Amino acid sequence: MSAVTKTAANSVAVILGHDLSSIDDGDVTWSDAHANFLSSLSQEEIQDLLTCSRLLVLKPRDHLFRAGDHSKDVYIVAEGCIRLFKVSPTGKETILWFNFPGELFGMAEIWSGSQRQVYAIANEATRVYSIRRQDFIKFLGAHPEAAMKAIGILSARVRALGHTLGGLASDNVETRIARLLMRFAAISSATRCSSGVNDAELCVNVRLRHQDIANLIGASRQTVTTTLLQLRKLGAVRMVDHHIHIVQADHLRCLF
Amino acid sequence: MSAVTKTAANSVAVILGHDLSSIDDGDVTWSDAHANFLSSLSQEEIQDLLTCSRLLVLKPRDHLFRAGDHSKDVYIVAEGCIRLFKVSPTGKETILWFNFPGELFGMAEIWSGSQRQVYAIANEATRVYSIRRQDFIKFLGAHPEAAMKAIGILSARVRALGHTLGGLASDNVETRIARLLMRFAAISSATRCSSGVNDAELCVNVRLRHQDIANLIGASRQTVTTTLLQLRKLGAVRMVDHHIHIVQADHLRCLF
DNA sequence: GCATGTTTGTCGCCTGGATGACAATAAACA
DNA sequence: TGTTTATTGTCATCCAGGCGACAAACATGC
Repeated sequence: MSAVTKTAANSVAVILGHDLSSIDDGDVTWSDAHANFLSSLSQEEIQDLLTCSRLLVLKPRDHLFRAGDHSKDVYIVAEGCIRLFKVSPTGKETILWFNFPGELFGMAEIWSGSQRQVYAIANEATRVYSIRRQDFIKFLGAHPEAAMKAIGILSARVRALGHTLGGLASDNVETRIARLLMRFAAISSATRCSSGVNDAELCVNVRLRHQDIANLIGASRQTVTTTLLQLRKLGAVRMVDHHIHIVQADHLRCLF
Repeated sequence: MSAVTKTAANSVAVILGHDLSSIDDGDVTWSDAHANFLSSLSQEEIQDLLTCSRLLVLKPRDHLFRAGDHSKDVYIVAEGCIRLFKVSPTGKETILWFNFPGELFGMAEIWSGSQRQVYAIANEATRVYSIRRQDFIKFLGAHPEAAMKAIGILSARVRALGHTLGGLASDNVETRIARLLMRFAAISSATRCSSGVNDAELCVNVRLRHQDIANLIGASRQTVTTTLLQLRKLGAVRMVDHHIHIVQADHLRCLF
């Protein structure tokens, strides 16, 4: 891993805990699927937690860990974005989710002490706080409130994964894309789109290549390209810079 | 809900905490995906937890809760089996998992205070301990060890769901069935098959209709029937009573 | 014992979407 | 500025698996 390491004790101020306003996608509130761990903690808790952390600086495409690794840390994104994905024996990549600033991840593996099941790589220039398993467990023990929040995070993830699973099993590609876009629009709604043209439209403020979307919804790149093009022709979405804007949220929603 | 309610304070003895021996399915230990919460607790913890629980008695197909409900309890299976599933707008059912004795479930929804996202119904005659949200949170606060275990359970579930998701996105039906059977063989390995014919073969000691398998792996019933038949012709599996025995685990594993 | 409901086994048809192959851009780099 | 490498757009081909429709085999209740 080509990450630079610094101590992070005093860089609490760096964290931009973006509170997520929730967007209802019909029957499910998605915001909590990416519940922001760090910003839900008190100042003291943050201080306590980050004091024993190291700050890792990652360039785009740097690996944080790979499936099979025995790394026993949990991570919190300080800045940037981490992609978590699986790779099938045939090399097909399935993205489980993206982690944005303030989000806690890597928790799932540290309990069983087993190997990591997924890959984590920086989707862009990214900085993450790395906290050793032991320190994290100690922290949770000392801060029951925080432990409850960790449970909440995991719960949200269970719900989100369940939802994705249901969608993958029953919906067609168009619907899955629609759901995905609404979901990302919800979680990136806090970071206002710089080219804030129309306030009525939702901004999917993440750089997603068609291949990423394909890996996220379990489809082929070509199908994503085609489907997205249809959606654009219909005027449901449009491209701004290199990200997607949802022009007619209703149109997407009615695909659900 | 047609469940009978009794107080459960003194029925601790009923619980058969079956310790699961782990079966390695190649690179993943599956047993922890159904980690047994109750049997991982100490006697005092069990006592504390169940004292504030109610025992619900369910007949096969009784609903414990439905998507949209506001029930705010967590549950622990005492006996029998609870099926957790989603239903798509088109009526397609996707089974997330089965809960066996000792397992804790229903945790995911109680934090956000939102509606239940899934359906929970008794797969057979089943008894579950029902614990109110407040009591459960209080319990976790008072027993940090137990809170850690709850985190472990959720972590395992996140891993399992991620695995399923990856499989659904990349594997064909045959492979998904193979994976599923190995997984169920692992979790039901504790309850020895009564008709314990051959010790070399693994027993999937759960009553699964083809429709169930289909809903579990996101396929159609017909395809499951056909695929299972192939597997039988090949001698990889066979039917005993009404459940499946894995004759050649290697054969299934090499489909992964 | 009969009737009704459930689960399994089998077909043929049909389509959503995977796959491979390229051309056309757009971005990165030297 | 020219060269290389990502990314997007398009098409023709092919097939795994969904779907409807039955028949046979079990169950279950009356």
